[in-house]
Amino acid sequence: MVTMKEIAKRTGVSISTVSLVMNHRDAGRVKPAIAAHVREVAEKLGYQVNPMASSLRTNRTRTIGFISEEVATTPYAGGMILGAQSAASQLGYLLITVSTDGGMDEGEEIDALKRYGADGFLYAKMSNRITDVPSRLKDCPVVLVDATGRDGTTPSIEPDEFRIAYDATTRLIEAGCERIAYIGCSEAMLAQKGRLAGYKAALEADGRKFSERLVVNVPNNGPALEAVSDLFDWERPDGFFCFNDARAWYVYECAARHGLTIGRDVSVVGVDNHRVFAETLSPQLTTVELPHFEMGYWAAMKVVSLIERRDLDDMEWPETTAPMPPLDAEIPAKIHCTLIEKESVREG
Amino acid sequence: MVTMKEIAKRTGVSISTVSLVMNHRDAGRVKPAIAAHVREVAEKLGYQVNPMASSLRTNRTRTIGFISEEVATTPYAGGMILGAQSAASQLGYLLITVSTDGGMDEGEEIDALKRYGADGFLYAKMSNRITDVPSRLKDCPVVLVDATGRDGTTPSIEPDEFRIAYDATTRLIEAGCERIAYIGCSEAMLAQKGRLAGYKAALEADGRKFSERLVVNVPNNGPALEAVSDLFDWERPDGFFCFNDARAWYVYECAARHGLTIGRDVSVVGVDNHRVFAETLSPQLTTVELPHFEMGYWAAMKVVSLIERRDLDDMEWPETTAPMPPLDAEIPAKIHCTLIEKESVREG
DNA sequence: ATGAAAGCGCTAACAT
DNA sequence: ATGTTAGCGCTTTCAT
Repeated sequence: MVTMKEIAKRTGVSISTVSLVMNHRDAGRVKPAIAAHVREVAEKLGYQVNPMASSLRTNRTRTIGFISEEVATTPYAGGMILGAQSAASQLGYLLITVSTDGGMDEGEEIDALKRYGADGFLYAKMSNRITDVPSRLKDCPVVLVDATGRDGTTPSIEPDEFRIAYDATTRLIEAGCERIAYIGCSEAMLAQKGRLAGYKAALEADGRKFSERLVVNVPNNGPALEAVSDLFDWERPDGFFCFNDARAWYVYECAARHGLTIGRDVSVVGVDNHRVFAETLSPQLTTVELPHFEMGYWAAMKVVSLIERRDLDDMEWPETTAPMPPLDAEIPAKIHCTLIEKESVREG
Repeated sequence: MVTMKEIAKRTGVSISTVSLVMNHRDAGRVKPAIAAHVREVAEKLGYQVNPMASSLRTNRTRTIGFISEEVATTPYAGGMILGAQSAASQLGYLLITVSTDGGMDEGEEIDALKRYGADGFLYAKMSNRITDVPSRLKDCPVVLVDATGRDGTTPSIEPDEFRIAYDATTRLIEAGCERIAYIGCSEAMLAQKGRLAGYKAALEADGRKFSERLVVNVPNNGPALEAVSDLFDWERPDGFFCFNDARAWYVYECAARHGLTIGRDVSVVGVDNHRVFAETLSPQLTTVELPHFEMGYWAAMKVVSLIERRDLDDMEWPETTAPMPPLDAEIPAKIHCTLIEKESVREG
């Protein structure tokens, strides 16, 4: 391992000078010629800082903890993690992900992260929910991802659920649908609340009246097919806004059973939570793709701004954000998803 | 932060003694009474080792790097990561996951991991493939997950693809299916090769003859629905073994269009890669669930055995492996998946 | 059985 | 503008 000592010896300067140069704190303090020489030798020798040694002194590790309890149980954590890791990597940080599902103890995992000296934390949910920040994280830099802090005290990033539904429903209206149904989620979530409201608002903005009978809220894992099938039989909707693509699947199955074709007889807009379905559900499905990558990315930038006490706007946002790798399949029509960035709120 | 110094002061012993005790190296070297006292005080003060400080001395970080290029693009990375993290956590290690998809540079990410001093690495694929170990990892402890090393030099864990297909096909035979189709994968993968062979072998073991016309290999993202639909029209199979559940979906869709009911008119066995589908596809789908959690778990144990030069069998395998969180939905019938553990092979 | 002391690689306050 | 020095918290040899 190449150390500063080594470089100091080779260049005939002191370790402090090398340290100054390697940390880009040499402007006006080290003669440019010397600095250049040091850099050159360091480069040649393939010098790499030893993060343990510097963090031992500075109490800073350039490490961010990413905590989520749903890494294994949902397929969309990957995008968030990748986004957060991209940003972290750009900024010279390392993202350390811990999932606390499947019997892992959240507190213990957070402790491990703290022991390893994480400078800040990302606390992620996989669907927008009112969320308490774990008490152990109380006095650390924390940013919530796809979640809303209960007391508005913690910065967060989350999809604009209302607009998702408003835009999706409007799209169905514009497509000429007469009877637009909402296949929602029976579990209590912020997302469900906002989306139902957006669905309603879009209908009303078009002068239609909202009907309970066109709304079916089904549980995440349950006998939903039947409920959707009943909706087909009794209400004969010609447009569907679906809470997620798992629910869009029910519409597909029922349509097939009723001899109806998606894109001709009925139109479907779904929120693409699972992504996987985009590979299989035929291209007629219009989706609102939740920008998990972007949420992760923003959150990581934000937490670094907190850690380094810099203004988010002053930070060097790389010009090219690594995009989510595109699917090979033809991508169905998409509706843009707006994000809500809560930078730092003082009170609820 | 509570340090050993602090504990030494409080207990009136030297730092070295505290170190000995805290590292459980006190047997026969420190008077039991003193050791107990030290432990007690440490406990009371909430002492936590400072991993930076110890790794600065020892060059060991108790950290494992998990590298995969498909964390964001596939939904099954989560299980592996959770498994690996569980084992790591049990053994007092921290798992650091880096995904190298979406524009991340694998080499750079590995360098970051090495800079942070990872003691060993897990290199994971999301579908069993012949894999080269990145050159930067050549002289580190590495274990492959759901992958096979090209030169048989690297330990690995992978599903027994042949048996998966053999067992699945046998199940369909036992269910009374007369014409069993295989909906495979047109991309070149070890998994595909093994599964096709297993399908064939099971048919032949039952005295049937294999027919090319009952095999449809479709690409991962492509116009597969048509090919499966043609199969329905021309061959009228009554049993389907599907490479993964995305492919099982095509069978569902075609069955619905043909007015056939799964579980009555046709039987389906799929390999549950995406898991998500288990929530939606009705319970008639029999699945072979790939034990991603277990693969991650074993791989982490193995890499620690390599790091610590201990025998895998001597290691303290915790009695209760944290299981994959069960789905709420009724779980469809399952076929057990056998894993192949390659401990350390000398030559190909 | 216990302690003193050196040093891992680096940073930062203080000298020069 | 550059060097000297004192640690950060821990492990480990070597004395005692």
